[in-house]
Amino acid sequence: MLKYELDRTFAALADPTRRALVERLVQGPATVSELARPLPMSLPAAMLHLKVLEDSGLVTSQKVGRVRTCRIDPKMLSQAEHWVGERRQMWERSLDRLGAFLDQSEAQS
Amino acid sequence: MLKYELDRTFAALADPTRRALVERLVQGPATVSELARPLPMSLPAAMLHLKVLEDSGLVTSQKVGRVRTCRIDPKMLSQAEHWVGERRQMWERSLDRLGAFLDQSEAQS
DNA sequence: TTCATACTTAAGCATGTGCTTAAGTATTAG
DNA sequence: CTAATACTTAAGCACATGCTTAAGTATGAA
Repeated sequence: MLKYELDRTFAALADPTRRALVERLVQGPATVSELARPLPMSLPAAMLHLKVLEDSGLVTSQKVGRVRTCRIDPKMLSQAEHWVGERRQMWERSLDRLGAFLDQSEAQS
Repeated sequence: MLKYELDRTFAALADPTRRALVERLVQGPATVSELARPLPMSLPAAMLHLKVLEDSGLVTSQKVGRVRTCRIDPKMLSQAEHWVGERRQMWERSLDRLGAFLDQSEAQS
């Protein structure tokens, strides 16, 4: 797991427009136009967001004829979830150790 | 769960310096100097990163005397994990539905 | 061949981010 | 009181981000 991959993945998820695109794409594939239509911005702007998502690895796309179809690639979604989940667990374990230490100190006093 | 909270949380996690700070803080609280010392940058720069983490809600701090102690607040960590995990699940369910649909189509042919 | 569709690229601009050094404030040790 | 410590704020600069409009390319329909 390369660190700069997480940079791009979290950065991609930091934008509400891009989270909306992910939200749409987890339901199934969609074309660029379909994805851009509901967004309150120009088509080129929407495509920049899609490019960020593709560069992050969250989304893949392929062009057939003149239509580009986008879909979720779950790998980076899993990696991001994993990174955050692991840190939350580490935090919990530190708390547990602190609790055990305090219990022990109390027992000795 | 307000959306702009996720904006700030994911943006905070998108930077390797800030992830390193989180990595340190999940082991337990630390002062500003302790956190800044290993970083390859000036103290003011490190403090800007800490400010981003605090504004995102990932970290809290309190000053006693002239020393500010920082610690993880796990709430936003959980929320970020939850958002990503839920979307990954939604994607899996879409795949399942597609599989079921294809099985059914095949059975009818 | 002509036209509409579906993207794609380019240019430009406003704002935000990440860092620097320098100077300042507040607290505590001597 | 004096000085060191631990942060804090300010000013400034380079570069990235998020958008715009305009123009361009490639494909498919008529």
